[in-house]
Amino acid sequence: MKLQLHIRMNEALFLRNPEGSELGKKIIRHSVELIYKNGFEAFTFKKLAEDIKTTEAGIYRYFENKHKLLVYLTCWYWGWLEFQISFHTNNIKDPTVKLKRIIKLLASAVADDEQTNYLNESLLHQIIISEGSKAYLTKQVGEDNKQEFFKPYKDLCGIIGNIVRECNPKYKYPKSLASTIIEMAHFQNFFMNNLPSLTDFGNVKQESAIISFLDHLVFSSIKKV
Amino acid sequence: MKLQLHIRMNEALFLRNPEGSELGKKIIRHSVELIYKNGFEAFTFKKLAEDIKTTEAGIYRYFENKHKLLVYLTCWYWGWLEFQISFHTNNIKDPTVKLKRIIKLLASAVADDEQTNYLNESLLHQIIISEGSKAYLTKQVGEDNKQEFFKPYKDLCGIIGNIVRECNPKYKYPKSLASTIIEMAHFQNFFMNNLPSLTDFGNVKQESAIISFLDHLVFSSIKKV
DNA sequence: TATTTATGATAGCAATACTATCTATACAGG
DNA sequence: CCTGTATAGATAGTATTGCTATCATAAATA
Repeated sequence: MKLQLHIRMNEALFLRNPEGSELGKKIIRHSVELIYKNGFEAFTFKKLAEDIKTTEAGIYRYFENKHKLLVYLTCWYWGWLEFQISFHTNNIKDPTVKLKRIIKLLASAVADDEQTNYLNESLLHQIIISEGSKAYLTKQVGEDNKQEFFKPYKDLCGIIGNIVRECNPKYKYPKSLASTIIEMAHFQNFFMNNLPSLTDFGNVKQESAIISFLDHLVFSSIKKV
Repeated sequence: MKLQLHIRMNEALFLRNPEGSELGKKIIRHSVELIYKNGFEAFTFKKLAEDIKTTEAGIYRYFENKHKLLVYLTCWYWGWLEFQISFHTNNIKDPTVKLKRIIKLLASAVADDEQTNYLNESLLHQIIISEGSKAYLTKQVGEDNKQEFFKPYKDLCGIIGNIVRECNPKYKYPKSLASTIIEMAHFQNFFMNNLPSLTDFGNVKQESAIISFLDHLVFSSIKKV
């Protein structure tokens, strides 16, 4: 059975829906590959066009600029992750177990789902680690926020915050703890691989170490006294 | 008495030392103002040149490109902060009190030190919050790291990590906790002001709330059982 | 006084970030 | 079958960015 996951995207992110055509899907797939390979700064619509043998103007019919494309990718990622989380924590009653599972999902490398060839989830995960913050660390964050570009991220943060609250209703910072978990799952990974002396995982370089750190951080915080 | 603080900078960051001339100092001062005002993406050497009534080529004699200038500013900031920390925690014996003081320094808005007119520390602090991560979230992070561009950040992280270890020698993640404190002091501030629903401080919008959150996070983690 | 050094002025060039227009093709509806 | 409409390819053009190079001038220094 081939179960197709579809993530509903904010229409303000694109000019033409990339999911609706072959060219559109190619744009997404290859932009993930190019950004992964060369980084977001070096990524241009010209290079992308050459890569998929279309023209620059062709790309501009889908996305206004590369910032919107990056935001599109991050939104897709958060939506996808929310689904992964709801799938993998389904039927788990204990919020503590749930939270542990979520930390693991957040901090683990992602295997490319061969079934979805819309994009390579594993590369996208790497992009989110290295480039994800650039989606909101801009001067236009306010306007982008008004257009709900960060809704998927906020939704995920809200879900995690609620589970934190279930674990301990008296804990005062569920949302900040949630955003800390999400950001640190990625930043500690980036540091581990690029600036290892900022972490305690430089020698092992294993995600399991990050998971242990986050587990300890989170459960010490929300432990009832 | 006018005590002049001098921060020793990595020479590979510039072509000509900006501290050594009036033009150089103007470059630093005005780049902080412009980046603060328009954001790093919109910041160009051309605009900076117009702002200080020199030529583009004039700026390029000091800095190879705007990335190096951003790294320069972040280095200066971390060096400056290390001094602030050593100054304000001097003579404190209890590592717990020390750590509390450090969290406060990290998460507090900075008053511009009128004495140093090299640059506006208060604006620089805001820049570090919004743009600081872009100094290392690049494809060249490895080469930059080889040239020790992130040494001041690592040093600060090391200092904080050591104090964490003093608080509890058995705690397993002092360095990751240190980088988490530093990053979250800034990210929670950015979120509070720009994406408030990612935090629990949206209503109050006060740094004191971030400090309480970080205090709780850190001291729950390193508490001896 | 000669000479190095810093700056200013100007030019130029390749790449980036778009916008516009025109054509070919497919396919969908009448 | 014809005819609109939507999609994409082809080409051109423009302003800005991100540099590099050259020449002249003024100030500092040897």
